[in-house]
Amino acid sequence: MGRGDGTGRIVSADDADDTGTRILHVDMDAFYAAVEVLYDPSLARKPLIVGGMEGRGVVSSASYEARRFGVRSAMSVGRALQLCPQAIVVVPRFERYSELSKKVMAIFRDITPLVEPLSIDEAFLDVSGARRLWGSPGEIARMVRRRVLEDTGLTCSVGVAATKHVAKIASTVSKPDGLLIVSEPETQAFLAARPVGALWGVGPKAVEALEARGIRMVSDILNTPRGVLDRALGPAMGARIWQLARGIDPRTVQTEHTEKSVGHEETFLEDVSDTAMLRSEFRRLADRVASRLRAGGWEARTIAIKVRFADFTTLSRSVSVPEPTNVGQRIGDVALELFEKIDLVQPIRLIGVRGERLTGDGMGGLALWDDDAEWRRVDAALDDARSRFGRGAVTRASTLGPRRDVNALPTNPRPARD
DNA sequence: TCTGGGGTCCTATTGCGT
DNA sequence: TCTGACGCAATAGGACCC
Repeated sequence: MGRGDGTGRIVSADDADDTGTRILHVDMDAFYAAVEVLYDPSLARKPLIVGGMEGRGVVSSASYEARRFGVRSAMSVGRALQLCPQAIVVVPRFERYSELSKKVMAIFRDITPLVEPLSIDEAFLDVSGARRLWGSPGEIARMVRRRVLEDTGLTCSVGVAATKHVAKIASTVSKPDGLLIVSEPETQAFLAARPVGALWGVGPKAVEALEARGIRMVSDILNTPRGVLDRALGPAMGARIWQLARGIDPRTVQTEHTEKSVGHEETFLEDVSDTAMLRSEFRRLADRVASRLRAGGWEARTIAIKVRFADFTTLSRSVSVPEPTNVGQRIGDVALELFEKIDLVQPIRLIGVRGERLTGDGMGGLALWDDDAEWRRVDAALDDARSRFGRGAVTRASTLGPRRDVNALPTNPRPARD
């Protein structure tokens, strides 16, 4: 959900060029707040905050009328009401949002089967195969906005671009109720003019690290050597933003998604020191995790707990169990064993339980055949064989067969000792 | 004014087996 | 026989997203 207040909004002209585009990013405007207005039209055009829990609640969504006062999602409701005392606060009703979300996603799938929901209120659409039926990406984007409004009464913002990343930024910039098309030729200039924090995955910490090196705009990234980015952000992030800043984003729209973990956590209205109560809450959370695992038809191999103390320091503990499980009693037992090992130096404000499907890459070290890692594994295995059977005993050419043979080699070979 | 709940991904550290 | 380097898996924590 967008966090801005709509100032500085940029939208495309009706005849905007959509050369080279194929990806739409559709993002509903102030989704939870807008759904609440559908259910109660008297809330329309008023500062509205959807936020949870007295005392410790945060803003999940705010109408643009509230955002004008500086209210933002993830802000505490108390702070939000200070900024905008006249705001109306309603508690989130997720069944409502989920129902509207299904409706909206159905509209998308009616237009193209290549839909990747990113969250309850946004999705990527690949419309490259839908042109003959519906027109150019720009025309399809206009149709999406029209149909969403007609069928649900909700407005959305759409970014159209050659890649997911640029489409995502474009929809953000066009909010609320906007459309922005960034043609392939315009992409570089569009990106260069944005602050680094506009890049997907660059949050406050990364912005800080980059600004400390004088890198404020995406255009600055273009003039920064890879090594500097790597040192500032780590090799994975460094490589990613180096690419994203250049408009390079080969990710395709993925219609399938498998969850890797399920968890539940809960913040207490007041900090808790009573261990009997904490233990029974762990049991309850473990049961909820287990029932969701069973509903999804899978089992957790790693059980993790989370404990947040009164001062917000947060610990996690996890363990992989020999037999994957989706039994509440078992998950609860493991969670409590982990909890026993934590020193309760302060009252606790939050606890959580999570079940993870797999650890590591989950493939037993099976990398892609053309992956460097696989070649290193093969070479190491050959060295190992040579060290045991003599240098002439094995040659690489004769041992390299189909993939299944490679995988039969030791996966944890002993390196050669020379 | 204190900071939700659902996730994913990345990195550093540590211990183990070879 | 001992040792160090290496790869790997498990673990802990943090950043980020909505």
